[in-house]
Amino acid sequence: MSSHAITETVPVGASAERSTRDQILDASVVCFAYAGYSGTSLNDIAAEVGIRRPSLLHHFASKEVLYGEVFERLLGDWFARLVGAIDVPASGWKKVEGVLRAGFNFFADNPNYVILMRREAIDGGVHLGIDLAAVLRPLFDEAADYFRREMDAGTFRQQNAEQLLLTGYGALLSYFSDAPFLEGLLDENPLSSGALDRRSAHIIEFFQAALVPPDEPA
Amino acid sequence: MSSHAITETVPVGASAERSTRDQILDASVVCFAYAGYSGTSLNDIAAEVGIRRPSLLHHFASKEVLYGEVFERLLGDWFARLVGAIDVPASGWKKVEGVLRAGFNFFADNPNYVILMRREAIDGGVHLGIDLAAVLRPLFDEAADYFRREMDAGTFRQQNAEQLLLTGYGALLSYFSDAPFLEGLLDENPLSSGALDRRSAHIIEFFQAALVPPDEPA
DNA sequence: GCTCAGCCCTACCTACCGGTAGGTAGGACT
DNA sequence: AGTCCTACCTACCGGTAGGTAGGGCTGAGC
Repeated sequence: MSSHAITETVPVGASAERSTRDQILDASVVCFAYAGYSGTSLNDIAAEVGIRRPSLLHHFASKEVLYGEVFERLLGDWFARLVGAIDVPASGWKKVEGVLRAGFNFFADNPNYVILMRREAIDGGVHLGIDLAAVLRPLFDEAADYFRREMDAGTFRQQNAEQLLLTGYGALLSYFSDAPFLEGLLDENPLSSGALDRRSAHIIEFFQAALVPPDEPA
Repeated sequence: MSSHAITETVPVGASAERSTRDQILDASVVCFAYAGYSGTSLNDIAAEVGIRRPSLLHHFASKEVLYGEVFERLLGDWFARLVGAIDVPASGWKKVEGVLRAGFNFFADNPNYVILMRREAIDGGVHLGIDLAAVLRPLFDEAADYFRREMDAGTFRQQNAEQLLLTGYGALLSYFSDAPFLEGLLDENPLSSGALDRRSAHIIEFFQAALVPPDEPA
């Protein structure tokens, strides 16, 4: 209990401190995001929590199980946020803007999640039992259909809907996943509130310029 | 000398096969891209070449040195291609399109390079002696200046130049770095020639829509 | 022939990996 | 008191990591 390296602001509601299990999950997100699956040892995580590796394995059967649980928890949060933004009664550009903002804000709140997701996408999901693409597929198809409908209605410019989604995916996530690198290009912390505001404004402006026809004022 | 990318068909003129050193470098690109720095063992690379690990270490002093050399070689190739596209006598959208196409084609030819670069950007360059962002910085600033000049001249729509570059960076690279994942979304190999044509066309079309003002026909 | 450098090998080292075995402290419930 | 159970510990397992020592083979130059 001597070395509290990373103590986030603990919710001071019911219990004074989080359960060991939750502390492990929190530390795991940080470690896996920072060094990847194979670059993170269970000792690293245990040390962050302040326990020994066997004690960690008392809470999670194996490294793989722990990783899966970390990922599942974050994926669930993200899904909920996304679906919440999709289900608002809006249409046309306003809806796209809402979803873009929701995604952006979630990523800004959970930059480690973006890094985790990216690593997993690059690795093709080998560390995960689940098929990440298959999980996201329904949302992807739904979004593509939405774009196509708006394009056919003339609300959006005609473009390849799937490609459009991939472009948005890349533009949105790369900013967060590559933040350590981008800091060297921008001369400021990309996750500072000022930089985030600038990024958010650009994303919205850029996609509006690409999507909304010139004659249609948003 | 070393400017050859991965050539399967060995030139039968001077030497019957590539030097062991070059074979090691080639195998390293594949392995490091596939499994990352810490996920790749020197045994993996040596096995790919068909030698033992100590023999590999005869050619490269350490894993770190090997990795650095792999990266430096690819970075040099990419830089040359990029600068070549920048230095053509063109302006306005035509120049941007040329650079976009050059980047796209290089990435399509060297998908493993994109993955390597992505991994390094996520890791913040910890495995590299060099500062990746510092190396790319001059090109980044030059490009931003170019955009600003075109915007002021009215050739491009007014936007944040640096943010624009980041968006392009993300949209371009993510398609290649996350190809294993995207295959599950697209139901086809993202690196097949058909898929590449479709992606290339979209990238060009999309950025043109976002950059070129409605009244200016390219 | 001989030497000698270059290349590759086997054998070995230490450090660390994920995971297990077995034991202990202490709270709760009977 | 006796019995569970949770949570943690130390000690250890087999396996693998990166790296080193040193010997053998080969081919070019003499």
